[in-house]
This record gives sequence, structure tokens and C-alpha cells, in this order.
Amino acid sequence: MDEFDAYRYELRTEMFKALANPMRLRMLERLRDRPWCVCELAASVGVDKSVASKHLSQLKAAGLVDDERRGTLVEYRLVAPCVLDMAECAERAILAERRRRLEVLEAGREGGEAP
Amino acid sequence: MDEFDAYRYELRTEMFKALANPMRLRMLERLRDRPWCVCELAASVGVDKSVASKHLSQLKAAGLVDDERRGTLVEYRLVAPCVLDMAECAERAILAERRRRLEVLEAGREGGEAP
DNA sequence: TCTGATGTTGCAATGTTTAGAAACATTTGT
DNA sequence: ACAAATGTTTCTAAACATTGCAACATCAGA
Repeated sequence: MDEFDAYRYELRTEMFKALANPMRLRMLERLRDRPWCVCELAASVGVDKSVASKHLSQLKAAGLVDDERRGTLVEYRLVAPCVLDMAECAERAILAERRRRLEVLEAGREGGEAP
Repeated sequence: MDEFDAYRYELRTEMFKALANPMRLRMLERLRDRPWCVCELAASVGVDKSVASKHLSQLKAAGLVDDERRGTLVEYRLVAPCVLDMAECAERAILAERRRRLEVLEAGREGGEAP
């Protein structure tokens, strides 16, 4: 089962690598409501179409989006919207933790660690 | 609201960057059940302690783990176990999508796209 | 078949991430 | 104060990622 385990780690790593870029996160957010073509996305996030195309194929390789040709356009759609929800959820958890840490710091500064 | 938006994208990107590495994913899995110290983790995943320490401080900066000194050891604990669950969930979604794509390919090959 | 609109790929320059070795820092127990 | 155990930081080289431009590929319509 060790080889399968390694495969799973690779798969997850690919997925997170695909998500680990602000440009790609912006594109994914645009795709939440409807499919967009490459040129729309490129214009929307402000990069060359070639850059947008490369980001999108990375997202596709990770299995996060899918594409379909419509005439001269290529439309990309979100495969698993749950991935974006999950991002929000994790973000909330992390922000809550940061807030907690700050409070602990504040309390320590004011109270002065009673014995 | 645009500045806050940019901040959120940065935050998420940091989180996903922290998750986008097999070594760090392995360490996080170890932390699922109990806190581990740096030397245990380093031995468990097979890297130098300096490497393990760097990975762990990256995870900490992203808000995914927290640390506490216990004598000469430093123990790291998982802050938001939901992040690991989320990884599993996303993995399932993506694997399901890949399976679907394969089936579409197979069907296309056998059936021959009826008009 | 030619032309215009989209997309994708190859390339080179630039920036980022990673690993490991060595030096440094912190804590405990003597 | 010292020595042993554990963590962190610094440095370097190698690997990898990102960008934009130019060249190429694909499709629709005249």
C-alpha cells in the first residue's frame, strides 16, 4: 500500500500546487458562476492570453477545471466547486487561529502572567 | 474592498503553498493524532532536522500548525484538522472527475459518436 | 482558399523554492 | 560553568515556476 500512498501524496501535491498561485485563484473564482473563455479570463485578471492559457492548462492537469471548444473560443469550467468552498472554510479556520494567537499575546502583555 | 480582496488572495495562496509539498503533507498527516517534535518528524519522513524545521516554520507561518517548547524539544500540533479532511474531499472530487473523463474517452472509442 | 479571431507552445530572462552542511541558540542536568 | 540534546538560521547550488513575446495551430465565415 506504500506505492499507492506515494501516489496519493503526489496527487494532492499537484492539486495544492495548482491552487498555490493568486492568478489561478482569481481565475477559479471567476469560474464559480459560469464557464469563461481564455480571452475573457486573461483580460479580467490582466495578463497575456498565453499566460492565462498556461495557468488554465495547469488547473486542468490538476483536475480542477475542464475545457470545451466552442467555435473559435475555448471555454473553461469549474469541475469541483467544493474546492472553492473548502478554501473559504480553511481560510476561516486559519484566520480564527490567528485571532486567537493575537488575543493570547495581548492578554500576556496586559495581565503579566500571574503566578 | 479591493485591498482586502488582495489580502485574502495572498492569505489563501500562502496556505496552499504551504500545502503544496509532499514532505509537508506527510508531516501534517503525522500530526493528525497527536503533537510531534521536530526530531521525530524529521526521522519519520527521512530528512535532516534543519529541513524539517524549515518546513514546519512554513506551515506555522501559514497558520496551519502551532508550536510549543517542552524542555529541549519543540512540539508541533495541527491547528485545523479540517484542512486535512478538505484535502481528502478535494482528492475524491478530482479522482471522480478523472474517472468520468476516462469513461467518456472509452465510450467514444467503442460507440463511435452516433450522429 | 484566404482572412481574422482565438488558443497553445517554445524560448529566454527573472524570480522562487528546496536540500543539506555548518554555525549558532536554547534548554536541561551535572 | 559546562556538556549534551534539540531546534533554528545562514549559506550555496540546483531545480522549478512565472512572465511576455513570437511563432504556430485551429476554427468560422466570406
